[in-house]
Amino acid sequence: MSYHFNKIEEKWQKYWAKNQTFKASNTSSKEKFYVLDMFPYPSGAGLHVGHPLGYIASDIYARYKRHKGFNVLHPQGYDSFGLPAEQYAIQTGQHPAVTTEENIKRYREQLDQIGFSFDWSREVRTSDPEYYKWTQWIFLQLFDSWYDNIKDKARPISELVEIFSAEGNRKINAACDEDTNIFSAEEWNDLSSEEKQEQLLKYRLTYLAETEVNWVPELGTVLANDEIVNGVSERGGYPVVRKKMTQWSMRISAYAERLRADLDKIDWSESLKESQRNWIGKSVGAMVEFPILTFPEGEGTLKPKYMTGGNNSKLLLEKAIANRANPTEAEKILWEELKSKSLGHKFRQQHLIDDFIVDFVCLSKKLVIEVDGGYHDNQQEKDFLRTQRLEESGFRVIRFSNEEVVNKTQKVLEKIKKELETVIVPPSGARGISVFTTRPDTIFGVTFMALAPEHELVSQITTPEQKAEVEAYVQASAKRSERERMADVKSITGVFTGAYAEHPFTKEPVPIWIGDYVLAGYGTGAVMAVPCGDQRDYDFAKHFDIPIKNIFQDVDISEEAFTGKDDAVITDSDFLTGLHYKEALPRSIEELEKIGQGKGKTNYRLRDAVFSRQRYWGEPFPIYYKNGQPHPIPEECLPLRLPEVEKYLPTEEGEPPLGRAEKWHWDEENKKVVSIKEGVKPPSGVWGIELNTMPGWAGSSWYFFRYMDVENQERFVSEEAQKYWENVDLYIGGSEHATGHLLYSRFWTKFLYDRGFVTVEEPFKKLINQGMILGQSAFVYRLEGENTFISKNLIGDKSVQPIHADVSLVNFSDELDIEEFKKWRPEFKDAVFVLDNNEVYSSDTPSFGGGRGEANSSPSGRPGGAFVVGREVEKMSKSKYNVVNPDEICKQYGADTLRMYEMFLGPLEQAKPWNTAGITGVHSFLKKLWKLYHTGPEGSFYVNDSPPSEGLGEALKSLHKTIKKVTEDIENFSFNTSVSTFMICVNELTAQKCNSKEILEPLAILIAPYAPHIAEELWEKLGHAESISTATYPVYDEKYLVESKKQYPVSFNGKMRFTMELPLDLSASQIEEAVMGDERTQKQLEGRTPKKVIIVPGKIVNIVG
RNA sequence: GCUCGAGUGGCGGAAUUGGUAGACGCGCCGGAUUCAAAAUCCGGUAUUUUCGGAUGUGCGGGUUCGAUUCCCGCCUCGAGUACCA
Repeated sequence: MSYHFNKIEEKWQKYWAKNQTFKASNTSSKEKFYVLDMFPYPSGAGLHVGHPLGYIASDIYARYKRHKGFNVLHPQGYDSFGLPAEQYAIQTGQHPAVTTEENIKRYREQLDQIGFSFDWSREVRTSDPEYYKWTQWIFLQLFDSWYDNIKDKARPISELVEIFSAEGNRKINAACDEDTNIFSAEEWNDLSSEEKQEQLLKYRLTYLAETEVNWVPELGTVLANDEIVNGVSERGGYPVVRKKMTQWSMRISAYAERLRADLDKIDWSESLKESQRNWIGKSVGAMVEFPILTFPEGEGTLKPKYMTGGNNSKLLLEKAIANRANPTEAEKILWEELKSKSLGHKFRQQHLIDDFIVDFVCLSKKLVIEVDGGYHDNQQEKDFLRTQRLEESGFRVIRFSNEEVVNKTQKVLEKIKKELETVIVPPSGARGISVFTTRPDTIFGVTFMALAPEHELVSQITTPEQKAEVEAYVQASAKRSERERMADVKSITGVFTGAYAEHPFTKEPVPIWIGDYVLAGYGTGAVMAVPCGDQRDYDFAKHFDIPIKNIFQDVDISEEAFTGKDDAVITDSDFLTGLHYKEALPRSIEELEKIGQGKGKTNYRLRDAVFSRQRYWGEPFPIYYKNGQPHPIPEECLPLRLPEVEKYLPTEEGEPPLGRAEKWHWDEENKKVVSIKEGVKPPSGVWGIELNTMPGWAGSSWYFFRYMDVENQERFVSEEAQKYWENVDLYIGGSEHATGHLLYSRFWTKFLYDRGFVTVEEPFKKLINQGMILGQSAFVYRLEGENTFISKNLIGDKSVQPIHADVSLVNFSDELDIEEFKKWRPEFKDAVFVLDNNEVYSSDTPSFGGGRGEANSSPSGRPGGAFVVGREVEKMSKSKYNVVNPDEICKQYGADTLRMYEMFLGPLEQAKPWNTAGITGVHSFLKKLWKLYHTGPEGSFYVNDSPPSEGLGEALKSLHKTIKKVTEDIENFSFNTSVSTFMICVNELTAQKCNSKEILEPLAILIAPYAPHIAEELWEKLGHAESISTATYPVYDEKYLVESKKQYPVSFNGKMRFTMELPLDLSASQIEEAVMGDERTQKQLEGRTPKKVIIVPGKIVNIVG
């Protein structure tokens, strides 16, 4: 009986489905193990042989773990929201749900054919309302949370509200918008509920913000940074432009440090961790504040002065002077104290800042002290406004009442003193330029400042003389797309603003330039340029003839900047002179803090993630807008189902496709979606629902939790189920998700952990990236300008045009089936083909041709030569006609062969080319395996049931060697080598004519994870009623491998010359005696006496002569 | 540019607490079987050679009795990232 793989595979696939063999239980006394694949997006193209590679590896591991007694969760599902289905819908009007359903069906058929041990009862689809209900729910939890930097975790927004109403936000250290103001409890409590919402939105972990986004006009949507590749969209390759839009964002930046630090806790490949680290981009340095100097017209002298706004400054100044002469009692007392410098800082009284006269100010510390009952208006809201404006200008404001000052003077002074000690670097405001630098130690090398063209200060500081030039430059660089800017890294452009900043230490003026080498999106969008220590600054300075100051000791910078740190000694830098980088760095920060113009700071490259997409086929946001403010749709109303639309394009007004949905308003009172006809004003209490949808990564950022408890109606996953399955033990998938899915999933998991919804901080304990399987494209060569094709070996130095030929038209010997090729490309039906023996084949040649790429095709039986194609390894893709379909392979060789061959190709993590020709080796191995169990008459099944271990020495050795190696291989994910091991084992057992059940039964289990169908069939024939997946994995026993002899390699000066069989129990000296006594040794030595003989018993003998 | 990874027969690849380089498979060559082919089975297959041997894991050095494996310096290829201050 021969090996009918098709019949066997169909039989067992049905059996597994019917018996739910791989259904995992959430209540088991067994230890759990969770093996997960990255779920596929069901595209219309179906699977090619590259797709299942990771699935096969994880399936082998899952099956192995079941044999090892684990309760294994091995689910599969579909990431079924996405752009291609929507694009197809736009073109055809076909509802994305329909095409998605069709594609899923096809995927499922293809997956089923390969014999995976998935628990399909737990299937998830991200586009299923029962699933995205919980995606929306998680969104609402994010909306309902803020990030506390002190406790370093996300907390409910209600706790923030409590703090605000008790003590304002002064003491809060939270991840929030940059334009968040400081307010007191009174100020907070006086806000209207809408104003409160506005403030809270600045703290929520998902928030609305006007952001500069990557807009793709062709797709009519925005994309996240990780969806942009080389300045064009990852899908479709469309150009990307920058555009300001109000979008939902995820405050992932709050988690930057934890996402970075916790990489140390997980077992991922170093390269993947590295790309996440790079993406997060931590840099440690300092913020430095450079005050802006202006040069009042007509004045030649250098006179630093804070800019003042408004035309009434002269009037105000007079008023201030008048005020000074008429202090209140409290002011008088306080001024006496402040004037004396007992606090160590200089204060001014009745000082003009912008349009305000403040009571007292310490300019160097940027601290304003206000005393109630002064000459300014005393209304509370005006105070609030004043505070706000002053804070915008970088000042801190503290207030005291008259009574406090008069009666508790010491307490007031203490408070002022404390306030002076705290260092606050003001945000980049009208007063100065904040820069971030990793090298504050080089601050004395600053010779200019550079701002990004988009920097908000540009228009404010530019002098009239420079205005035209600056504006032209800003406009020109705004026009340049991201791609152009990237492509054009080399050319140096910039323009001088005419303005100067003041060096924090030397107090010298530093010219302020604009240059597009400074990125608006990183740091503060401004840099302190140190040409001697930074190559870009150096190039810029050289190009514009800006002086370069060298502050490095004994370093030549005439050719390029000195960017080294380790051997940098600072010179010519005041208090830093003579210090090494390591000492200079902390010292410089210390000094900056002392003068209140700098502060140590860690910066991250990771930006908040834009979460809105102007698409139809995605999760709707559970948000409606009431008076312009976003409000959550109540949890109990979820899911908020995607409405029907007529067209999937944006509306004429440029609104997302959901703008076309008639039924897309929220009735607040009745808590339901209601229909409002276009152009009709909604009645009161009915509000518009968010028109954007969520991005593709929303649903995939938490699906691994849903598998644990897929039917749960009450929660996204029950506490018990999550506690039992914890997180994914083994995750296998492509490395292309390094900075997208894998980062977002970690972010959401940490968030869910913070809020107590799950018990784990990381989603994936171990992660393996499978390498890409590449295609072997086939090329035919057409003579330039002629309709003649020539066989590859005739090319020589002829000029030819290579044309892709479909790989299915080529046989294993790289010969093309010419007739089929002509059918496939009718435009070549009259072409002439010159074969490798120079014979000419044209349409009137009697019928012949190469094979059809089938294993049993024959190149003979036809006249003359063959037409040979060229081969090249390329990415497998439809457009290159090099796609190999797994269905075909399954049909022709079987799923077990496909599974083993994919593993046999090479190391899992490595990219490797697919070559169908090689599959015969694995296929004939399975045939040999089958034969091993079918040694009865006419190939019938036969195993010998004789008493254990009788005369099985060699067979037991083969078996246990295999157990040992294969077990190690699976644990190390070295699946390719275990296939070799099986081949060796079967070859040995065949040679031994082994047909003992004692050997063949465990062998079937060993092979079951790799080739489950044939293993099940053999298992059944061996007399078992239950699936082989319930069988216990064989245990390796050392005793069968104990050897008594060893073929010792005998080396001379490290080169192996011959081997010698010696008993293993010999001592080193006995071995030496035996080796020296051998005539081959004497021959090698040619009479010399060896200087030294190295003996490693059980390993080698090396004779040094 | 930076970061990570990799260079071994005609091809995919194997071997690293340093110890017989090229396992296993493909391909190729020869043989058996066959009218013939497919399938199957057996043998061979790194290079070179004066048949003793010599050489050989990208290149050049080093450590060692011994290096594909460890160290230093290069070269090439692949992946990721990119004016990150």
